Amino acid sequence: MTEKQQRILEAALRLFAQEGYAATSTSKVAKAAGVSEGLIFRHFQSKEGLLQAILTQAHEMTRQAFAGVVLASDPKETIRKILELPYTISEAHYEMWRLVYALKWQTKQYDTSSYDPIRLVLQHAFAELGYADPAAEAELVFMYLDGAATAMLLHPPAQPAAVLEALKKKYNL
Amino acid sequence: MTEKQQRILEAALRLFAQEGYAATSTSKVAKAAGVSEGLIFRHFQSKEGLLQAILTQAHEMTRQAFAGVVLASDPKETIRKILELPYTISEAHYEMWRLVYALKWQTKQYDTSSYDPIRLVLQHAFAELGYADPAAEAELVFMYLDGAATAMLLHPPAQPAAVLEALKKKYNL
Amino acid sequence: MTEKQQRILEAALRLFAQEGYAATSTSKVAKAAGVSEGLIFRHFQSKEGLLQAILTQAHEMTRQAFAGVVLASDPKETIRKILELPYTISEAHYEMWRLVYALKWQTKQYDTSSYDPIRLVLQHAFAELGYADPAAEAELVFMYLDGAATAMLLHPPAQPAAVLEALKKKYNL
Amino acid sequence: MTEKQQRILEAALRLFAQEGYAATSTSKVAKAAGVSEGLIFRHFQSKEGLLQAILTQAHEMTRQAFAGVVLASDPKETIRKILELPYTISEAHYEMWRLVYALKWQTKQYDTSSYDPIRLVLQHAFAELGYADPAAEAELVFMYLDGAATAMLLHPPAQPAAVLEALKKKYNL
DNA sequence: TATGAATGAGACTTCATTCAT
DNA sequence: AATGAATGAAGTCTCATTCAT
Repeated sequence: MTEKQQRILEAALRLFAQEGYAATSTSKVAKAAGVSEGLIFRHFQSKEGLLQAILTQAHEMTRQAFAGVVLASDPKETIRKILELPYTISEAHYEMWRLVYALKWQTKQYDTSSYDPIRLVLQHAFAELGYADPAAEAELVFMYLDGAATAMLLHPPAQPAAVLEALKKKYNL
Repeated sequence: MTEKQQRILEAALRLFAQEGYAATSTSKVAKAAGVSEGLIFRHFQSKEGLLQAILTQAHEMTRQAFAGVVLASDPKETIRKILELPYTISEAHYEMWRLVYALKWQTKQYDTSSYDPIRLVLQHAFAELGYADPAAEAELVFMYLDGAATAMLLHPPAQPAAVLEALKKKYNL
Repeated sequence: MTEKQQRILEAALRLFAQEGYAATSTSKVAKAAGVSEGLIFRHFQSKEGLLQAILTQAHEMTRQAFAGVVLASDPKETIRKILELPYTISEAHYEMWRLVYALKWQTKQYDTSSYDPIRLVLQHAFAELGYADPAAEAELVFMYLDGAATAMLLHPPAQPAAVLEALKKKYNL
Repeated sequence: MTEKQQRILEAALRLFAQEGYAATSTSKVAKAAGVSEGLIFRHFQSKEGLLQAILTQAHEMTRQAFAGVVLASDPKETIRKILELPYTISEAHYEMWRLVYALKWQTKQYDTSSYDPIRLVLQHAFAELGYADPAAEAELVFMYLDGAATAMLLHPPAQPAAVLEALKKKYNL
């Protein structure tokens, strides 16, 4: 991966995340990256290929974000870690997450399978704690996670911790 | 509003919602609506104007969806009605909501003010019920609402009622 | 067929014939036709579509050029008319024929079926005249036709009639 | 001439002959030859230079093909040898001839002077045999040659010898 | 009101060529 | 000799928009 390849990826990520994939022209990406437009195609074949290269990085990022969760020792810690996930999005990853969240709404790109491991771990934790309907409870948490992440990404000054506290209380954490 | 104007709006809504605003060309809209491309511009001035016309309808739809909530007599009913909101999205409005949700991620279009009345009513209800931090509690519900609506819109077969039940229990509803 | 469509076809024919299909850019065609480049694609979908539109005209031209031959009453007249074919290419059709001949060498476009009727008529005529191997004789004439047409098209000042005379003598015409 | 130079020439010949000079990119040539694109330019300066290198080989090939003819002792043998020329194209030279024939139709490249010696020898032979118009007779043979070669090159399974026989009879060979 | 021809800017992509290594 | 990153111009094609009818 040459330095210019890296610059292209960074510029594309920023622009795709901020203005949308379709609304961002490859010429804008090239200008922002300080390279010739042709270079984008030499390295990534097509605009779509550029997006895929970014999404591959995103997948790796997701994997790492979830890695910490699975290591939790008891169900309560598992749930707590998962609830805190939206608060652990580092600034460096804001744009990546924004892009992933925005792309959900574009029919062709959507694939939720990366979230399956978390879903399973969560159901298991609720089951251990004796919840009546662990699957429903897990789904509920997922909805909160999605809403919380959305809020963090759209209003970057971020969410007050009070919300998280209120939620933890509901699960006696 | 002539019949052709209506047809344009419907086609545009469907395409904007399914493929994205930027990714939908006016020519595609014209073809889908069965009208000439010129007619779009006679009626709506520009592609942006066409979007605004749709968003005006969306605003009215939102207003109506929220109207029922404010009429609730006691705080518990208020909260219950609000929690149930995502389940009341009628099929006829799916695409409109999809479009609104997708546009959130496009910097220029985002305006949350239509949700302010609900936020206030919700905070008031939690205050009446003696919650320690009504604002945080309201924010929490908002996150759930956003996540639930997202789930309904992206996986149309819809959410099981069990999730809603699990949530209601948490608020003793 | 609007006037500009016609102008595009004429300009494209001239340029494709003189400089080659691949070597002619749609921008050159547009400039030569005095229209915007986009118009080419509105009317003909693609550069390839533009070529096909021209080839459809070429096919019609070929059909007409051959129409006169089939009406001949006796075998000798048939053969004479066919031998004279290269000399009947009107100036107005030079470019069309040049294009057709040039495209023969581009793998994808080649289709000889338009010549089949002539081949059959010719074989029949030679058979009637009692030639030992009418098929071979017809093939021979075809080679001459191809060579003669090539000469006419590549050295426009044209071929001396003496060549044709020498040939006619060989068939006692 | 290094091995890679050779590989470039071979790949270029094949592609230029099959797809056309203008339609073949230097990148395609490099890939087909299994070398880097830069190497083409180090060895041949430009795409045009690469073509010229091939045409130089073609010229040598033509010279050799014609060499045998001029050595013929009597006029009849001369004519016979010339008529047989299209049948002597070796498979190894098909692509070279195809390229030469295809380039005839690209205005800039065409130069017939290599055929002049044959033309003269042929006229001389017909004059010796007492033909009324030796020049016209030679031209006629040239047209046949061109048509026959074209047929051989475009329909590789090749021409039946019967055609050649029919022709030889016309010249009492 | 409605059409569809027409445009010019800009989209994505490919090209021949150069250059540092 | 050889590579492959890099470029700028040019390629085909699409876009939003205008206008005569």
